[in-house]
Amino acid sequence: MHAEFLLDNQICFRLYTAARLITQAYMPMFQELGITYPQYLVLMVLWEKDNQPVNDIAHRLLLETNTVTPLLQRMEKMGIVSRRKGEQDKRQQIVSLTEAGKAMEEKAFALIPAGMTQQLSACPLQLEDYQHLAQELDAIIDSLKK
Amino acid sequence: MHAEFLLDNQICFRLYTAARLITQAYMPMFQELGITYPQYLVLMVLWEKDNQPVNDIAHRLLLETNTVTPLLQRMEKMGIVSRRKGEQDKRQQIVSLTEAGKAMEEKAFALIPAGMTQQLSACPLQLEDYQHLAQELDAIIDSLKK
DNA sequence: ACAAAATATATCGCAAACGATAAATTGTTA
DNA sequence: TAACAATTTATCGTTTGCGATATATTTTGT
Repeated sequence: MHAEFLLDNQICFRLYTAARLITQAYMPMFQELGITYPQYLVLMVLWEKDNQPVNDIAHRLLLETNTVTPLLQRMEKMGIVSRRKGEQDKRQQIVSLTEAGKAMEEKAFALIPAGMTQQLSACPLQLEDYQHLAQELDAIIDSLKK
Repeated sequence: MHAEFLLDNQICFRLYTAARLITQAYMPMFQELGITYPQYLVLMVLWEKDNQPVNDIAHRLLLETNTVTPLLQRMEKMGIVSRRKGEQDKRQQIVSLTEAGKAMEEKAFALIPAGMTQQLSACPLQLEDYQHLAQELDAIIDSLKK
């Protein structure tokens, strides 16, 4: 009974599990870099565009600032980002990459794509499947974000 | 530079975000029930088959016991599951639904499917898209789980 | 200009996740 | 059978997520 209710039928459980497992698959590379996955996300945002306020980083990652602020505090303590008050708006904290944070980009680029290709080598999906998957995930994300 | 490296191109970020947002979309219904999403997953496992050891529940959810054990302790304190030592294997803890845990199934069935349909009403995906998505996620999960 | 509303960030508490480790029990093997 | 290995669960420490709340600053409305 309640067939649409069974665990196997649920998209949510699959998303939850796939996200956990793929984050785990990244972990050996992150350990090499000495960071975590959410910290890597912040770095990617800053590699794209440096010197951003906390809010912009959080919006880019669809996270709340009460998640991002402690994350940035840890990253500051690690010496990969720095924070300073905004000059025009003193409420803001502008987050910048340190030299160590900038240097990490090349190292990550050497490790991550190759590592993920290897981690997913057993996965039968082709390039077009991943593109299709990305579109479907974007549709879900777009319809759920505020 | 490093185009395959940009946030927008990454399947992992999409999985991470979609999982977070869809879990958030479930949250109003879980609040109604007084549980969390991982607790709901445990309940679904037990609704399918009651009286299971911790290990079986963890395996079903592809989680470690050091995640599931504290979860079960909280659920026991809430009165929705009970735990007792295994009789043939005294290392095991057999987890069972209480009456309150069993009663929650009908309430969940009244809330969750309708609620999720409503939450995802703005999502343009059709039934076949969700089925396709499920297949792709299963391929990723299968290739990453040990 | 001044009070009120909005905004940006920080802090607190709680519940996951997960690595590492420990303790109890069972299985294996010499 | 006695030592050793494997299994099952629990505990500890750290990092996320997120709701609720607080504080500082800016914007808005009158």
